[in-house]
Amino acid sequence: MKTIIEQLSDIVSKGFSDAGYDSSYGKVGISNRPDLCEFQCNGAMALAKEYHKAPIAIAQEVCDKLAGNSSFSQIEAVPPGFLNIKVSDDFLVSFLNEMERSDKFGLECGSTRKIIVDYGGPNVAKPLHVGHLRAAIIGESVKRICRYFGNDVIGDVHLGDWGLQMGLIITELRYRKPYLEYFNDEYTGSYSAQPPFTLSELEEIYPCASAKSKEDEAYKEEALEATRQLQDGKRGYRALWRHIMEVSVPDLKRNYKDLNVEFDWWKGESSVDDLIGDMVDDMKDGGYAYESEGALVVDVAEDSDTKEIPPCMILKSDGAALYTTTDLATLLDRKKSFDPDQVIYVVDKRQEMHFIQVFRCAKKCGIVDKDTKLDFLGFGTMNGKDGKPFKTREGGVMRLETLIADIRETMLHKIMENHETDEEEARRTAEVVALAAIKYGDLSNQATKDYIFDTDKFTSFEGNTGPYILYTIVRIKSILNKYMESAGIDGTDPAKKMPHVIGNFANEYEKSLMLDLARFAQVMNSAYEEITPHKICAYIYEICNDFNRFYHETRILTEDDASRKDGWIALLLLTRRILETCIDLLGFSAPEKM
RNA sequence: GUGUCCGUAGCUCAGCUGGAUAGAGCAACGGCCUUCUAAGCCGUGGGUCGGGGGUUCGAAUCCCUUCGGGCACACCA
Repeated sequence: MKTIIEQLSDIVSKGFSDAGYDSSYGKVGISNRPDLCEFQCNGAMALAKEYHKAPIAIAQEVCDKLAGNSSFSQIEAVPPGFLNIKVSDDFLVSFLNEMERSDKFGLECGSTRKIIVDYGGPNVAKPLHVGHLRAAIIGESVKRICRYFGNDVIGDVHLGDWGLQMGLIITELRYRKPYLEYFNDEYTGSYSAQPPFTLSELEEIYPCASAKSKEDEAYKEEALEATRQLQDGKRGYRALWRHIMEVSVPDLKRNYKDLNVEFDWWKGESSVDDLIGDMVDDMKDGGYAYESEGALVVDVAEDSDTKEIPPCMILKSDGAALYTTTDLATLLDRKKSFDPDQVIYVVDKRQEMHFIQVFRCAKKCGIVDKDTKLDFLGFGTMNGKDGKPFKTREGGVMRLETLIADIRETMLHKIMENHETDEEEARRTAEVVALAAIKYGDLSNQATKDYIFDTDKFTSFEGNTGPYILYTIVRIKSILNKYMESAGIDGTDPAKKMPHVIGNFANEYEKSLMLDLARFAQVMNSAYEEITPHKICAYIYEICNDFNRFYHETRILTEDDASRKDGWIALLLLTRRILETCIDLLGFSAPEKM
């Protein structure tokens, strides 16, 4: 079905053409003066110059043509040339009832494009830290939004498992345990099935090696050489690499599961290793790649550039691959295995230059089709309350696990303080609410901007927070449960037995809520087209505010007029479904009680 | 240095494809619970939208300039 804005625009556009004007000026928008009207059209002012007429005169002519239209309860021309509109009961209520009956609330979502969302990007052998939080949260939401619109969507974690960090680990391990068969070039037997290290050892080895390489040039050289040899296929190193993966990947999966983040593909840089050789040859044969200062590069500068874009490096001067190489090969792999229409990269915005180079190079060399959309969704830094990158009290990098555990603990305390509940149940509730607190706190900000991660604010039940949203949903559920109890409706297939026809509104509070709900498709379209989950947050926050106002003014369960009461129950059901749909798109859920 | 993003209430943020009186939340203050979760609702105070110019009937929004800040500028990812 058409969105409410489209339907109103159609009507007003006809008013413009009936009055002898170009109908394209009849575009209606949400009012920015809710005290005056619900919708407005500013077309008359834009037309004034063209027709050499006062805008108010044009607005009045259109208004006269539209007067009496049953969709409006009010339409008036207001100086300097606004058309102010309020919709009628019948229009709004029938719109909502059609939404209620329609799949996905009438959202037109027949899109069937193939999309890959590349998010996550964790390095193996390294615990997830807060720097990985945004990619996971935003990417998961983007994936779900794309999928909601009917697209065939793949979420790919794209592990960092092939770069220098692997060489560093191997090098450090060789210093610590030189006797291992992996380091013996003469060794031809099979390698142990057991990894020669534990997860916590591994997590300690990497930062140690990384620190050493920054101080010790020779050490770094060794690590670079080890990286190259690994990529070259050295048996012992490949075996070690598999061990690193065995130990590390299950832990990453566990961490992402705690965030309710699920990847369809667990591919990584290493997955495309065997594509690199041919790809590089093709780039050379095609005349795209050439040698510069010992490295193999492809020019990607364009005339319209406002600054110099350096060439895209394909191979380092030592012949090793680097992240550009694996990113390009990954695009090749994706084309072969899935042939996506669009790839969305949810990555720290500091990597923008890298992706500009990769995208241009991929198009230039025919690694992807010309019409494949390559989108870079760069997100900002997560800062602490001091406005600087988020750190632990000690100034170190905070592990994601620690952050989640802290928030869960905070939520548990708050829940236990406010209600006497069984601790086990409270703990489960706290997990659900904590996730909402973290995700909503992140997603309610524009992804592209830096934001301040304020634990106190995000875990608060007041204001524009995840817990407030959940609280509102729980309130609705509570009323619906009580209604079912009193009406003797049991839990099996309640949807069929509950009233689902929304009646005319009784007051302005109710109408505000209805107008919010009616905007659903409008909001979804813009969140999808602009890739902006924060618009969904703003939307549900408004719904919650308006619902709570309505709730405060209305005694639902004690209403004597049965048809009115049923209408309200239907309205609550729709509100709940929309809110739950939205939070699912954001990547979290609501508990039954809190 | 070049490029790029940002600067909106004490704080955290919306609004930015030009429209009417720039919105929320937090913090501060004052009300509302015999009645569906008060983790709520209602109200009060708080702004030269960094500064300056321009385009326009109309600018927080578009253009230029200036100040302040973040980030990026080929062999780490």
